[in-house]
Amino acid sequence: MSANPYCYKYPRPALTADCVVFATAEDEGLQLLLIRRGGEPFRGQWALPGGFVNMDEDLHAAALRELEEETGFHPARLEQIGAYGRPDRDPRGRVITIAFLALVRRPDDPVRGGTDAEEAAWFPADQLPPLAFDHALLIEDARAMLRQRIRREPIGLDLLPQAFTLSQLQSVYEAALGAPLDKRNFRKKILRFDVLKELTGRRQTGHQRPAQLYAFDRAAYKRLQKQGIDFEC
Amino acid sequence: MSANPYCYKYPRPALTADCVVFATAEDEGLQLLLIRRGGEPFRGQWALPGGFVNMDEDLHAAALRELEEETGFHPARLEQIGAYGRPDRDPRGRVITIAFLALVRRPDDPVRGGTDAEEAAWFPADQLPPLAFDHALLIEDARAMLRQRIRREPIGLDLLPQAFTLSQLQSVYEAALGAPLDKRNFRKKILRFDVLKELTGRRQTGHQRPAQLYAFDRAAYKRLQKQGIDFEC
DNA sequence: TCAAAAGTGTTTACCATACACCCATGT
DNA sequence: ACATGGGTGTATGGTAAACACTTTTGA
Repeated sequence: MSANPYCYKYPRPALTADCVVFATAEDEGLQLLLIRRGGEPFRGQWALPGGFVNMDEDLHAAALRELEEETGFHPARLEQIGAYGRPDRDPRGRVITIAFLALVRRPDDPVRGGTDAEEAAWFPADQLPPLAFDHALLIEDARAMLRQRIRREPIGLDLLPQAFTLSQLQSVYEAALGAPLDKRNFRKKILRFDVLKELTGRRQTGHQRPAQLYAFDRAAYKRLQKQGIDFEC
Repeated sequence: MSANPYCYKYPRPALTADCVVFATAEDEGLQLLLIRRGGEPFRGQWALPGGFVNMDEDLHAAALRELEEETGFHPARLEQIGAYGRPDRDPRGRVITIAFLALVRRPDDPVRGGTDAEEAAWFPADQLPPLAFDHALLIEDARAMLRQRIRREPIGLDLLPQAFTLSQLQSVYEAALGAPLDKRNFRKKILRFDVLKELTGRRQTGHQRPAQLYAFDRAAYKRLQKQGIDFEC
């Protein structure tokens, strides 16, 4: 920077990237990944995973790196929500954060903490603890974005394993939208797009009738998009 | 900042706010406001109006201020599009910009330049000159956002005077969506919401049959929203 | 009388919605 | 046998889309 003849002389804010990471759990609805802060300010409080962007690092890359460092997760999807920059949002001074929406499959084993994070844990998205900074606001916006996006793009699949049942998929939609859906109508709508292919294997979910497994057919989805048909579910 | 015990020591990027300002013109489709840069880098090239965010200034406020300084415009609407931060997007070094979508009524008199802007001018959104930085990308995203938003919220009205004809409103939608619409269907759909009220005066658009003028009924729209009915046009 | 835009209804096809019962399995 | 979730079809109402002519004015 200092070698560059055009280097700006203006005062500069600090820049962070934060991730709003959602997953779903069977019968427990939408889950949110939080970390307990290991440093000041807000030490010991719950907050979104995230941290400072390096000077030669893309915003997405920074969000991914921080998430990996603090929680070990690699999201299937990471989309920008927006920039949050109220002058008083950080007690240390001017800090702008770029928020990202991340969707992951929730693993069975508990999450571990990492750099700058004493602890990481999943919370039901409707029962969150008090949060550091303006993170409650970022989460609200992330949920709104998820609600909108899941109806127009097949991003719900990022929350499931490669092979899944229609009931699981329906649960994901119900968790994301926060409303129950009609089983028959849901199946009709989603199958009409022809982007799910039946897997010949079946599977036992325990002690009920085994359910048909499906996988997402990415090629078929691309074909739909090219035809300009918009997936709306 | 420096008085604050928690002040960050990380290297910091510079922070700017840029505005993608759209208007519509009769029979000319969607128009975009650009300025010709008065300083390096990209001196003399066309670019979005915008500039540095002050350290105690909200992002929206910064965008508004810069727009006012460079072009004299006060948009009816200013919404954040997102943050753009590729490390190589500015030859001077690391500069993050927050992009905003602004909608204005295009005045009859030509626009003036201002601080840091030799010149300001309207361009048809489909025939833009070469642009500085990654501004072509911001504009593409802004158009996508406009297309989506105009179908769910009555923001098209921000592009029109208080009293307008249904034909004018239809032109706005056609310009924003980039597609022709059926006149009868458009009128039916938009009038069904009961958010436009007829003004008793009429008006002569020149030398054809005079058209009915309408005004937006903000109270009626608020009522709709409370009922949870979503405006979709 | 002509040009130019304003204004107006009906038909059709599709899709969202609502709704209830039988099936396959494990215990 | 029964409990549990898996799986299926139909009827109805509403709305998006397609479509063409008459009206009013100024020139």
